[in-house]
Amino acid sequence: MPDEKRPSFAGNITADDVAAEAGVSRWTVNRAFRKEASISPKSLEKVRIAAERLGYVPDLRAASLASDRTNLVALLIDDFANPHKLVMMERLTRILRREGWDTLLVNTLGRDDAGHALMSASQRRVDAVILIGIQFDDDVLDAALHARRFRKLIIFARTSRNPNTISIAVDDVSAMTEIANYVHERGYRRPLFLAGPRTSSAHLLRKETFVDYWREHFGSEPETVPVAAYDPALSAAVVEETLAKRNRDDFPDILVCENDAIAIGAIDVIRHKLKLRIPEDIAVTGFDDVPEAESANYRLTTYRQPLTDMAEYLVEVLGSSEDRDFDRMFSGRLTVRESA
Amino acid sequence: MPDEKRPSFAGNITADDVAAEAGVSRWTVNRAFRKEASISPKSLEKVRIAAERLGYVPDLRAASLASDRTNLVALLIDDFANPHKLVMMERLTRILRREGWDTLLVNTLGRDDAGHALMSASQRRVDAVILIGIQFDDDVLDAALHARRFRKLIIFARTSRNPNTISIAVDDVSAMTEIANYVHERGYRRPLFLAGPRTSSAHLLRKETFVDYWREHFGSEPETVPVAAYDPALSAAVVEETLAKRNRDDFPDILVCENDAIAIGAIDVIRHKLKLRIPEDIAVTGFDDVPEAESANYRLTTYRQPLTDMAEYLVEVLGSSEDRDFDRMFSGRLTVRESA
DNA sequence: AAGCCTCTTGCTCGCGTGAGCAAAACTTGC
DNA sequence: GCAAGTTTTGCTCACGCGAGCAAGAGGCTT
Repeated sequence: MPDEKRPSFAGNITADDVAAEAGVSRWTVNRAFRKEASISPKSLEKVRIAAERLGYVPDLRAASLASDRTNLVALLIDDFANPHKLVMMERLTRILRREGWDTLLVNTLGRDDAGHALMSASQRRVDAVILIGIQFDDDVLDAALHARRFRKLIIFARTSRNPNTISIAVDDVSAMTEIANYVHERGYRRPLFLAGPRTSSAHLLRKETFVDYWREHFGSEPETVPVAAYDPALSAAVVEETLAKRNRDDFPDILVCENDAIAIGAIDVIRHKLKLRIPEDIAVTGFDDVPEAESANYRLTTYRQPLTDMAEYLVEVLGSSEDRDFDRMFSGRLTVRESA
Repeated sequence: MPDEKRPSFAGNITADDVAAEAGVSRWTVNRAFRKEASISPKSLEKVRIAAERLGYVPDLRAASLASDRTNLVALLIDDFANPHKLVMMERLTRILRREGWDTLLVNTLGRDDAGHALMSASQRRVDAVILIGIQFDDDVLDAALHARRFRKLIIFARTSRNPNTISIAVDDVSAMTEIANYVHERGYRRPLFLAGPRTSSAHLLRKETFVDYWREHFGSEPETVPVAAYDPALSAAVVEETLAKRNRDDFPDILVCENDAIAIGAIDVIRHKLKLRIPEDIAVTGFDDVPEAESANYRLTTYRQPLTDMAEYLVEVLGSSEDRDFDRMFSGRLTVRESA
């Protein structure tokens, strides 16, 4: 069988094929797909038509090998029980894609898997890693940074003290101060703070801020109870257990929750297990303003993070080649509804 | 400044550097990172140590260029208001990663963006595309398939009639039949079916099945009302509007919902706007068994898809090089709670 | 019409790896 | 200790593209 002309069968059409079809060189073809490249309108059109006919699209693997930029970021996530994660993922992927970035989604299975997750990202030579998970210890981050494996390591929606890390987050201190003031103003006097899991690297300052502020300004020491994960079901169990062992008149008058995931679980239990009313018997506040918070069911007083602004800033950081301190805090908005 | 020994500075350590360090050839180094490769324990150890010291990890872009396998799949999603999406993403990414697949997450912004989303995947030369979104028309799929751009195009959690597509889903007909029988058995006689958005390619047969079955077996024609998206907030608005314009004695006695996202919105409105009890005044059923369905708040009677089995089958399909019909239907389990 | 400038095109070389083969090293049996 | 077999190692070539330079094609001025 004489091999006439190399069949170039589908799935493997290369710039050379298009070049032959269009009557130009391979480099002209590739230039047609790079927007910074200079190319005459005439050859651009020829290439366009030929590429269309053959179904050619440039191979980004090869492009990134040659140019040393992947236009890929890794998004490392765990904590999938938290509905806010869905919102963050939607916002981030939308804005990243609009700016030409693709997203590698890595499910960080557990605390001791974080290293492997970073390794996955590293093998794909991503341009940046974005952490929106919670299970990252300082030693894992340091290991990753030490190996200089990533140009940028961004901690999203969570502040980090690590100097080699870029943190894009809401200002927890001012946010929580605002919440504390609101809670006191509305007449609540026996708050119980429901805190999420402690992480060593990317700490939330919500509990500390609330407790310290309340003690200093309102004279009493608020109770705090930890929940092992940002999971409504878990939060529900913790609240039920905590309140089951005390008298009605020893109940808190408000549950201040580290985020909405915890608040939602708390509301469910208060209403359906304890048969109490919200906010008359026990009030609840959250943090994040997830979509559920607005529903007729929860009507949750919460704090809205400016996710879009944060994501826009993130792509700005990604695009920048400067070497400055990119850390930035945003301020959000207390959103008052009927739960407190 | 005499450049002694090429500093090989971080972020760019290649197999050659490791080879020099370990005193073996470059190919031995690469073999050390491929499990099918044959290599002596002694050199494996030498390479391991050298790689560790230099912080080397293989470059998957180059590997995939040379081997024509990326070990990458694209996950195309839209419909982020549906909480079930979070569950599916968690399950899929977990199982995919366990089997050595990385995931490219593509947010399919809207109906007319599907083509661009597929293009993104194509440029990364993913080994397969998994659709768990809803906005894919037949013509987009045909275009993608015609260009032979993907080895495998998998429609997950949704049946497709397209013969070039692999559909891994629950059997909607038997599931919905079971629900219809359950509903009738429990004495409900005036069901209203809340349907999601219609898509041309990957149809759900839930509405058709329910309506036809009910008509044939129970003699009356159920009402149906469409909701434009799987979004609790939207569903709530539709239910409110639908019921606002009729008398109390003209209400349905049960809302059969195409999925939990719709059911949740319905429950919220029934309870908090209409001030009616569930299930005494109006009952509700869903589909998917999202985590919220189990909460004390919703206690939703719903249908659980065997997501883990489906995901396990998916990776099996991905790994297979046969060219057979991979379509497969799973059966789930009716999960009875207090909402109906 | 010649000279100069600008825009476009083609080309060499390199990015980091894998397939597949040939050479080398090691085993085994007698 | 040697032949034959087996495992391991090194090598050539290819994967598809981009950086950066040199040559070519036009356009403008005088």
